[in-house]
Amino acid sequence: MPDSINIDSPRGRPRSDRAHRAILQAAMDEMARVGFRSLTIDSIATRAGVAKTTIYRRWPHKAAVVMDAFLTLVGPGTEFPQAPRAILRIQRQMRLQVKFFQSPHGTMIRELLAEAQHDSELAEAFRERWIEPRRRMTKEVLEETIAQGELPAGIDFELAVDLLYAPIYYRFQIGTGPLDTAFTDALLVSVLAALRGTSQTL
Amino acid sequence: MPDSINIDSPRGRPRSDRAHRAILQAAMDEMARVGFRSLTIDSIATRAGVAKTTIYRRWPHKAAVVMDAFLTLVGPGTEFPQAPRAILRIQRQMRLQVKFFQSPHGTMIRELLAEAQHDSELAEAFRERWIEPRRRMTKEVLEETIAQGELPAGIDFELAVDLLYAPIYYRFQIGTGPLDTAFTDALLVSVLAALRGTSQTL
Amino acid sequence: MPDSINIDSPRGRPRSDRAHRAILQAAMDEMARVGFRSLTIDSIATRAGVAKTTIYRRWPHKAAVVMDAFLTLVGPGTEFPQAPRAILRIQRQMRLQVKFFQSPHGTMIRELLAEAQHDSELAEAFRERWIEPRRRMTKEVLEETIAQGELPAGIDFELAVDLLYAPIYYRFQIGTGPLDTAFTDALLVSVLAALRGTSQTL
Amino acid sequence: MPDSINIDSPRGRPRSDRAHRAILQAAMDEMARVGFRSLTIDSIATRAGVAKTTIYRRWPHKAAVVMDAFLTLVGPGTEFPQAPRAILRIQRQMRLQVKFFQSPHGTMIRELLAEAQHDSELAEAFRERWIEPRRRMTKEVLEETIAQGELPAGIDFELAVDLLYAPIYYRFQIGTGPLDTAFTDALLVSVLAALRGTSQTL
DNA sequence: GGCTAAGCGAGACGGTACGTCTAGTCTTGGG
DNA sequence: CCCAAGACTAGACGTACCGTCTCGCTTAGCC
Repeated sequence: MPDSINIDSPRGRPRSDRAHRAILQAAMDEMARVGFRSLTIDSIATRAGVAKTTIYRRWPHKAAVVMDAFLTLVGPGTEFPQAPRAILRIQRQMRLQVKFFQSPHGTMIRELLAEAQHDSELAEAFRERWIEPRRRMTKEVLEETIAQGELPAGIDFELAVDLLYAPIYYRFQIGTGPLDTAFTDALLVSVLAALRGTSQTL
Repeated sequence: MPDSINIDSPRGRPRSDRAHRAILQAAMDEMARVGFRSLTIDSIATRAGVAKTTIYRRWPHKAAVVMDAFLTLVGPGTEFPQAPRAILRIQRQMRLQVKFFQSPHGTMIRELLAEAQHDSELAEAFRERWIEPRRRMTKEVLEETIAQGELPAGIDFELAVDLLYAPIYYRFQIGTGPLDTAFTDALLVSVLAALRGTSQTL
Repeated sequence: MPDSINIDSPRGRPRSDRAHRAILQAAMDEMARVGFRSLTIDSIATRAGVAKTTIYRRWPHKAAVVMDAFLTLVGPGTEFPQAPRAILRIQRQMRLQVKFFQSPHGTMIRELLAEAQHDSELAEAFRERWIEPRRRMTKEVLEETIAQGELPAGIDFELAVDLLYAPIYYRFQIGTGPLDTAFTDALLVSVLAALRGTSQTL
Repeated sequence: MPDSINIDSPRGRPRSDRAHRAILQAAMDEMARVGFRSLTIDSIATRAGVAKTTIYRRWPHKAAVVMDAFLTLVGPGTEFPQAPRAILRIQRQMRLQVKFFQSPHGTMIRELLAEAQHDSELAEAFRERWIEPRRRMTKEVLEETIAQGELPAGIDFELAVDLLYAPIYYRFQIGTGPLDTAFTDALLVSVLAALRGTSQTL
């Protein structure tokens, strides 16, 4: 007689891993094919060879499935490039980011970020699984930069990352100006100047 | 039979200005009451005491009405505050911006910006009627700042405005950190440092 | 300026008669094709070339549409046959009834009567539009029979009609014995005997 | 190796009698609580503390369970009442029948009979286990009546029983008139007259 | 005592129809 | 040509149940 019900072996038929993966893949495929707005749960279900109920058993609504699909299948795939100097790693990463935004995945990011504006759970997922990992990597490279003597110690990392990436998201979403290498390079130069500037009052 | 149709007096019953205004006001009210997502064209029509046809005769779809309502009724209302030094005007404007984002109007901005991600006409309207006027004002104050000798001539205005406002929109939308006076003040100090920094290569 | 809103000319687009008829016909066709149980509102809508909402605007649910379709399209069509003597008219009508029950329409009657057991509105519709008209005709012929001197005056018409038709419905639904001409003829003879019998106590 | 599999001791774990009874009881309870239409197999399973599989191992579908539950738990319980004269036994039984139809069990009968219209196996079960036992009893009492000299020998038993009970089912299901003691008494008198009437032609 | 077979509770699965909702269009009668 | 009203087509939504399947476990008879 066990002290308690074994938490590791839940009762009933276990959820199908095959179905789970098929759903995520189908969601991504449909996203690529017709875009977030025109995508339906039915089409995901059909493509995945799965019943709608199986989807609704795992995710509360369409946006959640698609967000999860994107974050699971695309999320892990952006490595920080290697380079001799840490600063160059940042430069290359910013360029990569721009390239990514202009690929089909960029459209998905745009739509998912938009969707997250209406749904705090989605927003949290996006932040925790997409934004934060990239911010952490950036901070590590910034520390590397400090270690290489190219930036002073004691900088505000959060602000630094905001300054580096916020303008990219801003142009990406609002389109006030071109989003290209010239822009990110100029941006990087400015931010380095900002970070090297001695603390001041207004 | 006239040579040409008189372009100044089109035939038929003229469009009702009363209806037009009622629709925009009703759109804003519904937006405030239930948010963009849960708002229906029917509810706007009912509240405005107007037929749906009358709405669709003027705007192509729901998002356009609401965007127009917001931009017409709220858009013009953000003046650049006055202050003895131009830099302080920027500081105060940044603080105001944050306050605005945290008001109910902030939620609308968030939702409309999200909506604009799917619709380029909406995006353009938002950019031209919300973003650009504010950017222009900012550039004017930056010129004032240069005139007052607090910034060097020859700065990249576009980049400068991006650096000042992009991080605010970024935190507003993604929520990676607090969006408060401390943040905007630190941001301003950094951006000034960036703009004063001598041009460099990496 | 009218005293009141004209009740005869309701505002808005009038309901389409064409759609109405198409729906009823489609309901009957589907009923014949797949039976009541397997019939779906979607299939009716598709066959009628109509949106589902148009159906639900007029009837609360599937059973109501189908009942209405049957009663409208089939209901009026059972005349009492002519014959030299009134009794023979009854005999022929009973035979016709049996024939009708064994036709495809019989299946529909069976299913609709079954459905009416769960829904009092359906039950009322069936009673008022199917059962009662036939009962009234039967009573008229019974009066004719009395006039012809083949039945005594003063019989209980309700009971008479029950005795004539209840056993037919009973065998039709429960199947305790054959439902044929021999049965209805024997039934008629018995009922006539019952009606001619002098009033008794037990 | 046995010549044949021992039919008396099947292999494997025997079916649980406890589960069987719990299912039937739960089916009846749910039937009483929410009616046939709103009843679900899941609710029966939950109430019986049994898995759905255990139900489907024994009955092919929902209707079969419920029908079996009713026929097992309620079926046997209608005895023919005793009385000094056989005719009075019939009279009392008819009155009892009416009372039963007006009890909660009446609703069940109505729903099961309706259900049986779509399913011949159900219909057969209903006929064999509910209708026929009562018809047999009635025929026995009719024979008793003949033995007591109150009815002539040679009557058509099938027709007699139809005449006695069909009108009750008819009013019960269709509701063309009141279903009360006055009705059943008048009905009985008429049927006796019919059975005593000399054989005639039209 | 181990083996085989079937039953058991639990709950996920594929499937299907439901009735609702909203978008955007169309059709009335009446300015 | 505009307007209010409201019906129209279209199609996704999320829910509800069905009857089946898949787990791990139990309970029996048989070798």
